[in-house]
Amino acid sequence: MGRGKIEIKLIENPTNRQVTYSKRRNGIFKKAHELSVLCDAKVSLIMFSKNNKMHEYISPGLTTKKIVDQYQKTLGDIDLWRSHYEKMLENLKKLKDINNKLRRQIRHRIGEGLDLDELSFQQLRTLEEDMVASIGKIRERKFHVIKTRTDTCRKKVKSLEQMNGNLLLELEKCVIHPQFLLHDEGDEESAVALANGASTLYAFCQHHTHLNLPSHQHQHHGEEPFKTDDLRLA
Amino acid sequence: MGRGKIEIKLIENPTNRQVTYSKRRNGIFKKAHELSVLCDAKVSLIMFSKNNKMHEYISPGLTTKKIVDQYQKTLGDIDLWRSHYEKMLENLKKLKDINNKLRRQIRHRIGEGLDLDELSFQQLRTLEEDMVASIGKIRERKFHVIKTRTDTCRKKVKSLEQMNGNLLLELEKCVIHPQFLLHDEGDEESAVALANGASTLYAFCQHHTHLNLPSHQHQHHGEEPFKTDDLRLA
DNA sequence: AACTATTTATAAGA
DNA sequence: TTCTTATAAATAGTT
Repeated sequence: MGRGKIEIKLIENPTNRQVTYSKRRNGIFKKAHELSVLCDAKVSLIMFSKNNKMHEYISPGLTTKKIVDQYQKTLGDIDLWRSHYEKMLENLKKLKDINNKLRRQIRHRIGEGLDLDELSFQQLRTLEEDMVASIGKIRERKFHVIKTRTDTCRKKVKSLEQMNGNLLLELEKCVIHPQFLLHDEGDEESAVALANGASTLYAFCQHHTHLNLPSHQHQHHGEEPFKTDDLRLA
Repeated sequence: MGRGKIEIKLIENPTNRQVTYSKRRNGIFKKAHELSVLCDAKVSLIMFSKNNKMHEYISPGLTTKKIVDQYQKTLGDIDLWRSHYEKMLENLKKLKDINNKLRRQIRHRIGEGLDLDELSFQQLRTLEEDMVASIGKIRERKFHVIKTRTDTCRKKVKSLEQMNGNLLLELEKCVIHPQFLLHDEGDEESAVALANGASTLYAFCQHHTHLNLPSHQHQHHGEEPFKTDDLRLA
């Protein structure tokens, strides 16, 4: 098809060859597409020119991956990607081995019967010693935790005791000078304050804190007096 | 190109479609081959018909693997196999996670400081209890092993003591009838046995073992008596 | 890149 | 399927 018939053999002239490559490449791509459409076929066409320029055609709606996947499946050709795949499998196997070793170690430490059977007397002794040491560390940590918690608790108790002492003093005062309480209640300013919720409580407590008597400080056993801030949070 | 022009759209008639597929498939394969030869191009052409029958063309001297490899390299197209690859990666990640959890569990049981910090008091208590129980099991096994060994040893001692008793009786007999012993040494049969190397040595040693006097047993300081087999290997 | 004489591919029919 | 053949399509060589 052309001005003259040509023999099917390498075109020596590079320019000529390149031109023919271009023309025929378009031709074959067109053919591939027509085939795809006319016959609903899946076509993958990949080509590299002599200068390694790549061109490809894929049927509409497909990817080269899909076609090559299907190709592989059809051929049963595991070989194509086996190398990479097998490296992954090997890696998986190693990890599984490690997992198993770790699990066995744990079962030893848990004292699982069947797993202990595989240990020698000497190994059992070492394991026991290890575990005794480990338990020591765990206990140490446990005591540390409980001690910290206890200390915190004790501080809270102390602070509350002091607060109670102070409140008790205030109460005594009120009993001794009831008019103070009455006056305070009758005060318009105070009435407004009472309507203000939380901040009112704060103000009230501050008043009473300032009225602490020295004689009652003894109930605090030398502890530092609570901060008014703490009271607000109580 | 044909008796009439056709529109490029799916051929509805299956027979017609199949015929066209066949003809055009041959046509495109021929074109692919001509391109390969004329222009020294690498061509991979894979097709699946509507009924999933596969056909492929590869430039002479190439394999589909080679072309797809080059295709991948050229595109740097990680995407082609990413799905499978990523599943593997995911799997690896899961296994690593499990490994880490197991390791942490072990570190807890070993009593490693930083790892214990992440446990609550209650968890520490539970861990301690677990480990106490585990140690119990390990000790049990340890005692079982040592007990078994001791029993075996005791049995051996008993059996050897009995053997010694018997030999002592033999010895007494020999002392009373010394001609019995002399007869044995002067025997021709015994001379042949002496020329037989290892087995001779064995026989020799056995003789002498039998001649142990009770008074010499004390040199063994209560150690388990050697077996005659052991002596051969020494 | 366009042209066009010619070869090649193939649609339809057998 | 395969063959035939009229015709469409592709393209080699030229401009």
